[in-house]
Amino acid sequence: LVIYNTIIDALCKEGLVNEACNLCSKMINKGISPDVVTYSSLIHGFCCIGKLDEASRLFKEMEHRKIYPNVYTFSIMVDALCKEGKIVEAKCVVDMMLECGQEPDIVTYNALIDGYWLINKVREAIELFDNIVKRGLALDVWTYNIMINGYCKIKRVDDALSFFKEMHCNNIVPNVATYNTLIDGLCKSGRIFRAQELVKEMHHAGVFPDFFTYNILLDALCKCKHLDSAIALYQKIVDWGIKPD
RNA sequence: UAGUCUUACCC
Repeated sequence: LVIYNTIIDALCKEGLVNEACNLCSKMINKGISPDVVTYSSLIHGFCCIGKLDEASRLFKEMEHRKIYPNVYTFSIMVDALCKEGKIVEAKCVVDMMLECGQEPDIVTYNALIDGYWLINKVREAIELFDNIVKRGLALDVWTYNIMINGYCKIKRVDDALSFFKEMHCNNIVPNVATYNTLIDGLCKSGRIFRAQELVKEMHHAGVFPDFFTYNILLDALCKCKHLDSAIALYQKIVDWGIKPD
C-alpha cells in the first residue's frame, strides 16, 4: 500500500491524476484497499489541476467507503478553496472537520490566512493570526512567511519587516522563502539598498540563495536598468554551476 | 507514503 501510495502521489504531483486514479483502481483489483493517504493524494491532485468538483466527489466517496478524512485531507480542501477565493466554503470545511472531531492544525490555519490575503482581507488575516496566538497554537515559519508576503504584496514592506523582527523574538528561524519574499518586496518598492543588506544578512545567517533568489535579483536589476550588474550576477550564477531560469 | 509560504515566464 505504501508503495502504491508513493507512486500515486508522484503521478498526482506530475499532473497525471487520471493515471493515478487508474493505478488506484488496479490496486483495488489486486485486493489492496486505499487508505486516507491514497485519497488525500488523489484529492490534492485534482485540486492542483483545478478540478475541485472531482476532489469533492472523492471526498464523499471516501466517507462512503468508511475511510475518514484527517487533518491532511481537510487542509487540502481548505487550501484549494482558499486559492479559488472561496473563503466562506473553506470555513465550512473547517467547521466540518470540527464536527468530525478533527482539530485544525497550523497548516490548516496557514492556508486560511493566506486565503484572506489572496482576497485582500487584511483585517481578517491579522485577526486569525492573533487568534492562533491567543489559542496558544505554535506559529511556524510558514505563518510568518504568509504574513510577510501579504504585507509585501500590498506594498507595506515596513509592516512585513516588523513581522520579520517579531519572528526572531519568537525564536522562529527565517528560511530562504522568508528572505526571498522580503528581498522581492524591497526591490519592487525601489529599496534596492535594503534588499542588498538582506542578501548579506541571509548569507550571514547561513541561508543559501536558491532559484527564486536569483530570479528576484536578476529581475530587479534588469528593471532598474542595471543591466551590467545583472549580467555580472548571471555570470556568477553560471560560474557557480547553478542553472538560472 | 499525503496538506500550507517566496520569483520570473505564460495568460
